[in-house]
Amino acid sequence: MLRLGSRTGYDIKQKIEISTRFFWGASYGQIYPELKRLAAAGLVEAAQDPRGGVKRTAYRLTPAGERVLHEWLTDRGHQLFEMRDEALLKIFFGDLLTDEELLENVRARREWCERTLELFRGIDDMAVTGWGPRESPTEALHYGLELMEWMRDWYARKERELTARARRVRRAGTTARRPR
Amino acid sequence: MLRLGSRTGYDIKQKIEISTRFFWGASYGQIYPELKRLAAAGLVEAAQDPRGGVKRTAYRLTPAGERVLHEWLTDRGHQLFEMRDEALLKIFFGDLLTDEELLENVRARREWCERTLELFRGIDDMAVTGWGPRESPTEALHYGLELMEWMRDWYARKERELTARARRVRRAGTTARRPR
DNA sequence: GCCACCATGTAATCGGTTACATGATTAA
DNA sequence: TTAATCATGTAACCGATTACATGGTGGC
Repeated sequence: MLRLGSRTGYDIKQKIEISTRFFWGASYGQIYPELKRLAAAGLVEAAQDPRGGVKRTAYRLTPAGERVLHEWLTDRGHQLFEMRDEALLKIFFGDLLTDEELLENVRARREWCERTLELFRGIDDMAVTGWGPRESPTEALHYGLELMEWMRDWYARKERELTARARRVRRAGTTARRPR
Repeated sequence: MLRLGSRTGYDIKQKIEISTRFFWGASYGQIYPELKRLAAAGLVEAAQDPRGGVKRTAYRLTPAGERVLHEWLTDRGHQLFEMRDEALLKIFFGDLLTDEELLENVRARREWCERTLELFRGIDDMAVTGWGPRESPTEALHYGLELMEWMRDWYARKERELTARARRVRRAGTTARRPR
């Protein structure tokens, strides 16, 4: 983020929120100590840059920092990939619920996707400036947007399948299925 | 997992690996202590169930455990959702790479998706038994499978875009773009 | 005899969040 | 005046992984 124009810890945090947050977030409790560690390691340089009476610490990469960044960027060794999706977990233990309860979970999740999409579109609409000549970080948001659309569609399909099943069950004159 | 037929900590771990692992994993270092905590809280019951000379502890839900499980399953309050995708992060800092380096990253990621898909399909092909009358946990795997297909397609599209750009650049007689 | 698998566990560590505290600046 | 935003920081905590240790069973 420093390399793309961010200067302060606060600044970095804002940039994360409008770009990578969806697949790589960070909190102040992580950012500030990390900046200090990087400075101690000689990968970034701190400079006092007060704004009026506000003390402000501006960071930038050192040549060593640039080098390490580029090494990381081109390292194709093992790369971390993980997800935690609690709502999905609940849906996959759907056997333990009635059809009605399960459908309600699926619907709630689809609506969450819808709301998250609105949020992302809102971020996308405010013209994001200060990113430098190219636009890759905006693409990060688009990845999130498109992935969220995929998720919404997946849940919408499930919803249709479940309502179709409910209709079949009703037609057959049986009561709604109960968990085993 | 206990509710779906798993009995030992080891058993739970295997089940996770072939079902929810993609969006909710767990290690032994988490499972065994957690089973003890649940037992202390009265939510599960432990019974010694030795297999020959091997000591083995089989767990099952208590009525209180069933209750708490159902409460969790139907609770539509805040539900955790997070991702960490290192490779994607590198691609979104692609501005700092040459077109060749970036393309290589995208290609490597697409191939990783391809390999992961093969892995998932392998798991899917072995008939998974011991899941009880319904099949929701298998659907977990299918969600992972379909999501991974979406990711593969996304990277494949990026790959095409980048190669098309490289061709245009070559036709225009300029050299490959360098990072700013 | 050996390897793969079944089975259980823990200590050290780590990456990260939450909650809290402080205070200046700017726009309504 | 007040609220929002800019700005920095830390202590307590937590969920989780990694690495290690141990040992039995079953099939080749």
